[in-house]
Amino acid sequence: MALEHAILVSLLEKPGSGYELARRFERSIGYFWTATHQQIYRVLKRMEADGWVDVRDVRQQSRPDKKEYSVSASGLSALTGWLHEPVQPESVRHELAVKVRGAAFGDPAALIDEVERHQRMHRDRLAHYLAGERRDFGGSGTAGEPGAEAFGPGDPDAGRELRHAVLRGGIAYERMMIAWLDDVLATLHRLASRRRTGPASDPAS
Amino acid sequence: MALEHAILVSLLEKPGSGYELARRFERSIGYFWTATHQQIYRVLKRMEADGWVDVRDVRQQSRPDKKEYSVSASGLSALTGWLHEPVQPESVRHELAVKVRGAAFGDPAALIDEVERHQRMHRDRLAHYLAGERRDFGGSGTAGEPGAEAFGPGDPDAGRELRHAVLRGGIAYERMMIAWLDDVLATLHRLASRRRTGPASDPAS
DNA sequence: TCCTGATATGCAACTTGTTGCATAGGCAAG
DNA sequence: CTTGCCTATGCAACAAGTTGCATATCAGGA
Repeated sequence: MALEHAILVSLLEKPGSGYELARRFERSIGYFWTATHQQIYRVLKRMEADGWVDVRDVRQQSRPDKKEYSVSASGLSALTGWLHEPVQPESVRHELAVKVRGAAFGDPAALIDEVERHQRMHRDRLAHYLAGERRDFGGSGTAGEPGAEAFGPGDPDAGRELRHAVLRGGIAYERMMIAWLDDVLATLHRLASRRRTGPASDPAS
Repeated sequence: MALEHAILVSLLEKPGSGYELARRFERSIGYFWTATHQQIYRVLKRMEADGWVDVRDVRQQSRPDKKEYSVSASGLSALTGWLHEPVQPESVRHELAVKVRGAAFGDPAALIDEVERHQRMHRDRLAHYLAGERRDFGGSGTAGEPGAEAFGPGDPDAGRELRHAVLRGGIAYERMMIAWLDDVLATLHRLASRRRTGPASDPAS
């Protein structure tokens, strides 16, 4: 399992409660690893039982109390150990690709709206990434950046640079998807117009 | 669930047994949707109970008998219905990205081998895709292509073009990953050398 | 004859992930 | 003062996916 490790990374970057973790999983971390709050609370319990994290009750005014989790020494060694283990060929799940192939047995034109919807989503996410990049890594020098306060061992800039590298990956991924969905849309439009004019005629090619 | 629908698409492209499906999920379909044979057998049972597929016992010589599954009318309508439903924002699971971020809390150099191993895998897969593209879609005209025999409704070329569009997506994805992993490797090497010379000195920038 | 390997199907136990619901404190608007 | 919203935590039931094992046919080689 890697949810434990994703939580360890997030808590090392900054300690927080299950609720805060759940919100991070809707934003930064969630762009390459998703989890619901139920999952997070359950896994945090297990991690606490395993001694990977320490808990601290925090009284708050104007909002309910919370439990703040932070990574213990044994949690850190679990993470560094995991870094040395090979990851298996990560299982892919591209539902839209299944649909595109399935469109051959239905109406290809019916998929156009859906593909456009996905493309809009990827455009939005790309814009969000680029804004984050400008904010956190833009310009020159080491400007203030959230989530970089609580670094433990190693180069304090390493976290910053590695987060930037991951973000560049997200940006590259969104750009690739937007371009591919353009390609898919062109194919669907071509098939739709060919269907209207009759399956035998294909004046373009 | 989408495994049912991935199986429907595969069986519509060509009827086959659970075992044959399992092998397809290690190859073509498996590149955007993974499943083990246990999962496939279990889901085929359910699909049979739901009347989505028809079964036929096939006697074979020089190998054990098999059950050949094919999509029923109700299975086809289930697929076309699914095509109209919106897919939700597909959950992402990029374990390597978690590791890259986690490398800030361990030794960044330790990840280099792992990243190179992944990059080799992506290079191999890209080569495999490109070979498949040349074989099935290369040159001009409509050359013979496996898996395109049993098309039902619609343009018989639609399946071919849509499979090509999905394959182009796979190619774009692998190229993007290879380039990004180059980027990650450069970052890791930079951090590793900075670490050797001391965290304070950074002669390059 | 026994062993290996490919084909072929499947069960059982377990881990993960999802969905729906429940609870509770405090704030602000109506 | 009730209703809705955000914070905060959690259970229970279910669905999906993984791991390990079991079985059987048939071919070819040791």
